Amino acid sequence: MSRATLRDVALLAGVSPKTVSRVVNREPGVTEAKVTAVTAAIEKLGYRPNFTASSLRRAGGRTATIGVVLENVANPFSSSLHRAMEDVAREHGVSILAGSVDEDPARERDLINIFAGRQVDGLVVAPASGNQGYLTTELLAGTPVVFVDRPPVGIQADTVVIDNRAGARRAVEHLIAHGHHTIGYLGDLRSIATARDRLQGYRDALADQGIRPGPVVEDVHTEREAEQAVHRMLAGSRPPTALFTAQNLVTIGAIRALRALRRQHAVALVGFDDFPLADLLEPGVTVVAQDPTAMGRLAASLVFRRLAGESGEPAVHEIPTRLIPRGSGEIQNVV
Amino acid sequence: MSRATLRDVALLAGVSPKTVSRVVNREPGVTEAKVTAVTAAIEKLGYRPNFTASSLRRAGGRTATIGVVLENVANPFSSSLHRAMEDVAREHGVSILAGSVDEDPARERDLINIFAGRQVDGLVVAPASGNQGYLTTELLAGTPVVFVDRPPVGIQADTVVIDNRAGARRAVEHLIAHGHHTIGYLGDLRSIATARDRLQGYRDALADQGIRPGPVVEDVHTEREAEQAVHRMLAGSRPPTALFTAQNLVTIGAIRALRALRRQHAVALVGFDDFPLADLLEPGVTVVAQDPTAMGRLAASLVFRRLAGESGEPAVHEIPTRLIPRGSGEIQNVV
DNA sequence: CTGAAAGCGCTTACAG
DNA sequence: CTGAAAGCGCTTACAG
Repeated sequence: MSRATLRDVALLAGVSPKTVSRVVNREPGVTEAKVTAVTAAIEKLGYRPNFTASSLRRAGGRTATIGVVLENVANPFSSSLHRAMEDVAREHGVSILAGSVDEDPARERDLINIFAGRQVDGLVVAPASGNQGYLTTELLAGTPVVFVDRPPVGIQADTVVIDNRAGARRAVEHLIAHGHHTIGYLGDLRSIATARDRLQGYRDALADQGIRPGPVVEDVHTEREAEQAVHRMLAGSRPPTALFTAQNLVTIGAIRALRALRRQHAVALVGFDDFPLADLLEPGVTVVAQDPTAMGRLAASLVFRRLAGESGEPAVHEIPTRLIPRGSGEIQNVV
Repeated sequence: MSRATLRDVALLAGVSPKTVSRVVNREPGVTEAKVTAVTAAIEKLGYRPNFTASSLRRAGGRTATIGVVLENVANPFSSSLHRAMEDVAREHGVSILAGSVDEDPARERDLINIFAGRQVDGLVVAPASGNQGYLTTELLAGTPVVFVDRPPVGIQADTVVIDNRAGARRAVEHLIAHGHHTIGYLGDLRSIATARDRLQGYRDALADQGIRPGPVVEDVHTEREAEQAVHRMLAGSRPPTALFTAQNLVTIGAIRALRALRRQHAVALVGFDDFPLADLLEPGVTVVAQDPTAMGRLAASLVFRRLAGESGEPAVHEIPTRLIPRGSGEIQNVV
């Protein structure tokens, strides 16, 4: 009923536990007769080695598991990161423990404690807001920690981010180039570093051209809030002719609002973050795209490089963004 | 440098390992003075209990981890399942090891072996095609296994599926009700059980009304293939006035083809599986929607019920589908 | 080529 | 209230 152990196999095969261990780990130098006997016993008992127990004793004590802390495993950005890391991990024979933080710093800390308690060999963390200084313990204990999507606060570690400020600037320059002078900004929670950077990029682009900032709404976190914010913005005293929506869900909410007002072909829009089917909407949605696959692969690779013994100062890696024109961002301002 | 152990804490606090264990596990009956000393030592050394080691010895030997084998953690359906299971698991203090199979039976088996080797307390598997009989070992060893999305082959176990045949039938009846008599079918690999069921539902609906089946194309697995198949179908000798696309990516590929031909407002379409932004396309895409959140929650719950000792025969649970009219499925056939 | 002893970090089952 | 001994399932470090 209960699971067979290495000892059970040894007893049945009439050999010592150590010999079973040799067969299981394909160590050379075991008589063919014993290999056969052990193999038969393993088969008969349905024996599966307890990897957890072996890693407890094995030199190095690696568990061949890394912990991945994401915003939400179900959102397209997080899940693309996740998949990219899985592919890299798999090349190294490593499994992934994943969890969702939902922007909750306490949850982030809980997850990391849980993963650390399970002796993960490394961690990749897309941090919520707040401070990640508590991870110093891990780093000192030699567990590689890599941050992805957002830089950590209160700790120095390898980090993979995009250049949010430059990407946002690029988006707004694109709108300016199409004749817009009143460009509205809608962005995520100001507690999020990337949201602050994107707002800064928006301001940079306008300041550069001596253009006065348009209406700015921060702390927009859901589709619904974005929709309402756009309704208010367009009904306001200085309605923008173009919008820069600094996050995925915000972009979609804004599109819903423009649709409801039948202004989707009149008000230009560039969104930050690509999303599925953006090209199938009418107009197609112009975005500044991140490359979550590249980010995930690099983040996981950095963990493995550190595990392979690479030393040196932690570095911040910036993955470039790409502006993808699809229609909505190329709507000209008619004066 | 290296991680402190329970023994290190005991030494520093001047107590026995057992006492440290008591404090860590909040067992009652330890002098306050010793609790203080141990707590201080834990703090000083940055000690974190090795949960893996404790589960090795602990009665029951549970690892508070379940393994989740999905088609692809990055696809919206899989990742919604994943998130729903995470939420249930979290209520039980359990973490999730997740992996992607990509329709590869060998990969499925590998993943399950890896998870079993890590002593997961239970498994949720969205099986690839092929046979899952090899899981009998797990079941016999007392590890709960629950299948989700697709029924297993070669083994009896708790299963959570939708009624694919009824859902497909519903979709096609909807098209018939809008006057269509030539309804094309495009479906996924015939090696996939759900794809076969959906084709059967399509046939049921037509047979019921004495309508001759329209053009049928199976083994369409990618967006690109779907796009090409629709082009061929509409250029064929018996062009359909409506399409039933039996899977997510197939639906999207079909929409691309209709767009390219400017027939999206002329040819009716109902898709199986909902997808993000389906309501924002023009026309909105009518779908038969599954409820991955309900499926994931139920699947995870079944694992925990078994872990809690629930016995009884394994059961197949069918989650109902829902037809969501959004425009594309309500295009009337003009005769 | 093979195995007996010790130990990974922790908990169980006792004894005091 | 506290701790010494044994053991979870495996591997290391030896010895033969």
